[in-house]
Amino acid sequence: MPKQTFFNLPEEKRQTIMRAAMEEFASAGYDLSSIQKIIKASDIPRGSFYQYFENKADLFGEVMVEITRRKMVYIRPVIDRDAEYGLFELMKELVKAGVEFGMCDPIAFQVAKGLSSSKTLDMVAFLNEYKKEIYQRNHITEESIYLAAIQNSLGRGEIDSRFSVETILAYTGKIMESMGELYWHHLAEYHDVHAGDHILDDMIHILRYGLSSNNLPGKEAGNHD
Amino acid sequence: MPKQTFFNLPEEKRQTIMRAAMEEFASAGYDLSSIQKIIKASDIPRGSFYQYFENKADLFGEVMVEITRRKMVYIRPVIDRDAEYGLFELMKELVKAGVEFGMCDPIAFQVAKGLSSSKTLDMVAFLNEYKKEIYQRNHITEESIYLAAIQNSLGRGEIDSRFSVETILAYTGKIMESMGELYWHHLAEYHDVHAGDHILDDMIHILRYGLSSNNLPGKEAGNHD
DNA sequence: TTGTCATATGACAGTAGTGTCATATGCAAA
DNA sequence: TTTGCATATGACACTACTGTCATATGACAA
Repeated sequence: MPKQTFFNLPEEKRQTIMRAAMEEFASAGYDLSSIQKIIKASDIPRGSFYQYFENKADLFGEVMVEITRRKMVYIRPVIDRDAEYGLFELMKELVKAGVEFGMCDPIAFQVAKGLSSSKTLDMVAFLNEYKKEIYQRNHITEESIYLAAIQNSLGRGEIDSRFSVETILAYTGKIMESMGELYWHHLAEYHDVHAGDHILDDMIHILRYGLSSNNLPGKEAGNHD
Repeated sequence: MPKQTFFNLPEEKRQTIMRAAMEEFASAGYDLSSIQKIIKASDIPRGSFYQYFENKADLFGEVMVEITRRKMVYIRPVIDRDAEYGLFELMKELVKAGVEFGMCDPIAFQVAKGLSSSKTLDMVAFLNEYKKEIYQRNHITEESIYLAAIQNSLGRGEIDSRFSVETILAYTGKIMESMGELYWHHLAEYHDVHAGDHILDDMIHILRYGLSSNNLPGKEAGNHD
């Protein structure tokens, strides 16, 4: 956590520092970023930096808190309606929300994206600690987002009962990642906002039919409501 | 490419340097690794290092060549039989081969794993160049590995014709990655060589039925050979 | 023996960064 | 006006690194 001094700063100065920090983290990644660059870009003296922050990790933590705050603007509405969604719709909406975030706030998005790189021990430890805190602060857990939807879909018979909740939970995150990356890759390649839509549709299609293999029309009679 | 001097070195000395380099890259990752550490660990004077290599990237390139050589020992037999496999068997076998490699040669594996992190521009550029070269050297391309199997499976009607080869190709890599990571994660967690097997089975199951949705018994008659 | 060439060596200059500290500033209270 | 406190400042000492270069070594060829 930054020191109180930082929070006492006038809004504008705080913003300047945060912006400079985000740009540095976005372009260089955590490992290669330097405090030196950040203080030059935000034009604060070296001594002041240490008046505000313990060190680079401390600043980075605050940046991540800000980024999460921003991302939540896009994600929150989807999560709040998770009971209404089946798993597949939920996943689709979450990926879409993520992409929306990435397009509206590319610098913040870039920093978050860089996180999945950088597998230093320090960084892994930080991420674990950070995730716990973030989810707590937002009154959710990574699991809780999907849990309701999975049980929902299982209950409705959309998902074959051969799969355990645990198993599905394990895939969900990884597949979300893949979908996001593919979508993003398509976007970058074709410069078309909806270029990646069919990716989502196809992946969700595969998932839906793959997970429901038992319940397809014809395999079991009278299962279509 | 390292300088000729390096290749003129006695086998043993070359090995020592490569081992030290791999260990450094494995533990620190490319960005945070240092030449200094490597020359201390392999006990060669600083000047000699630059007699052998242009710089860190040069050494890293050679390390990657070595790692690929080692990994190929596990992958090659599978690739050579790709015409026999359907896409799903091929993927399964490739993931298994990858895991086998990771268990037999953890340091090399760790370096390769770290690669998918480190998204510096330099690193991305290097990877593209490197991949091209490696695949050339081994007379394959990333696509060619899966292409035959995909066409195979499409031809046999195992995959719904609604999906283009292009689309399937795009997923394949990402899904392979996810499977590998999940398998590996399970292995680490349960210390059981076959703990991840059901992950593979489940994911392949989902993929198989998801991709073949049109062709399931009952949807179209007389399609089972 | 002497010359030549490849290679070995480590001191060195230079760069980029970190965290600290003595001192300065400015405001508000006594 | 004086004192005290929070904050500001940048010089400084330190560390970790990189790439180069003048010089040393050793083997082989003339």
